[in-house]
Amino acid sequence: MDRELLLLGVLRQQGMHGYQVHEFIDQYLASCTDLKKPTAYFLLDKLAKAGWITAEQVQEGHRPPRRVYRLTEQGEAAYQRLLRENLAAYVPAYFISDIGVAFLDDVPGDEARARLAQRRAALAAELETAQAAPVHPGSLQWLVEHRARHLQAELDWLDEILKRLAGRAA
Amino acid sequence: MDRELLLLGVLRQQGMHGYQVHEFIDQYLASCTDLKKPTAYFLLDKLAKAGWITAEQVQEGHRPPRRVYRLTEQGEAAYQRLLRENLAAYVPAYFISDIGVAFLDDVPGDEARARLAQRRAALAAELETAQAAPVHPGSLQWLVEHRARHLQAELDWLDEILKRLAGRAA
DNA sequence: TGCTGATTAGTCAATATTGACTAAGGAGCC
DNA sequence: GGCTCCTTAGTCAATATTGACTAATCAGCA
Repeated sequence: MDRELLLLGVLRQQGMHGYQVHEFIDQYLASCTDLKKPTAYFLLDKLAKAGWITAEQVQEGHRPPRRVYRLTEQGEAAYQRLLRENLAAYVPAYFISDIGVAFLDDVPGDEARARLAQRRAALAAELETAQAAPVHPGSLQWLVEHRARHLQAELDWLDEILKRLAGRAA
Repeated sequence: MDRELLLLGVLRQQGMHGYQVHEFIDQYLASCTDLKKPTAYFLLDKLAKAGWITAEQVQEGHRPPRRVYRLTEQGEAAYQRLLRENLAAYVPAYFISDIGVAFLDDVPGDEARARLAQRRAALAAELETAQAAPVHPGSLQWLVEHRARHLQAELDWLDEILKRLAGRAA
């Protein structure tokens, strides 16, 4: 239900059409989710069917009509409930993209170090862009900090592994 | 391709049937992914269709036959390639389940603190079980450490937020 | 032996996700 | 105007994921 909470929270601040919702999340909440455009539309449809948001058709020129979504009263209630549930519960995140480390022994030490060094560089670059990115005012910025902390933890871990690999090769 | 790499890496060490693969990952790689049983079977089918693994039908009693999967030569080549790609690339992880923090302002300070305290407790419990869990020898244990670091980062961040909320309410 | 509940093994229909597409509008330029 | 390229806006078929199910075997025990 986290995606649903996200969309409700965004639409609650301001009515938006699908593309706008996607853009907003892509800009300010990229650390939380990589919500693809078709998924955004899919979820908006779902929320509309659940009666949590309504769509107002807006015709402009020869385009297909845009639907501007807004929370309904039930949507507001659902938002309040989901938000509270979310704050109270811890749900683990997964790190499948680090799986290669489980199989490090299958790569010669030199090559392993070289490849991990590449990874480290990409990660460090990500950390820098994350810290340079534009920040939306309010508690949204706490999420940016959140991301930075995780990236830093990942960086420290990588360094530790590189150190161990160096020790092992000697 | 990370899931595929994971399955190849597991099957490479030892031929297994679907249920066994799922069990193994569930036990030793729970920090990397929550691979559901049907997804495991789906991926095994896909790998078999790609010619990366072969299925040996094994009949036992009146059960439906179990298929024991093993890497083919192409599977071994794919494994080597995917592993190297994986080590060199950094792919960001997302934290959608922390989205509630973006909307903290919508909950009265007292309640927010109470709910987040619940979350903190769950997280701390998770960290403890993670550190007490059985460890598979070899570089797999580095992933356990990885998880611990991220959990710790999350814990520190939560504490920081709780502190700020306390300051704000005063 | 017969019963009950847990474990092993796998499937399937419903739901969710995504890459690749269409198509209008606008900006820059000749 | 006519051309090209970029941005905005949305759709759709193919692919992936999951909750809920079936069904055999096994373990304990009266």
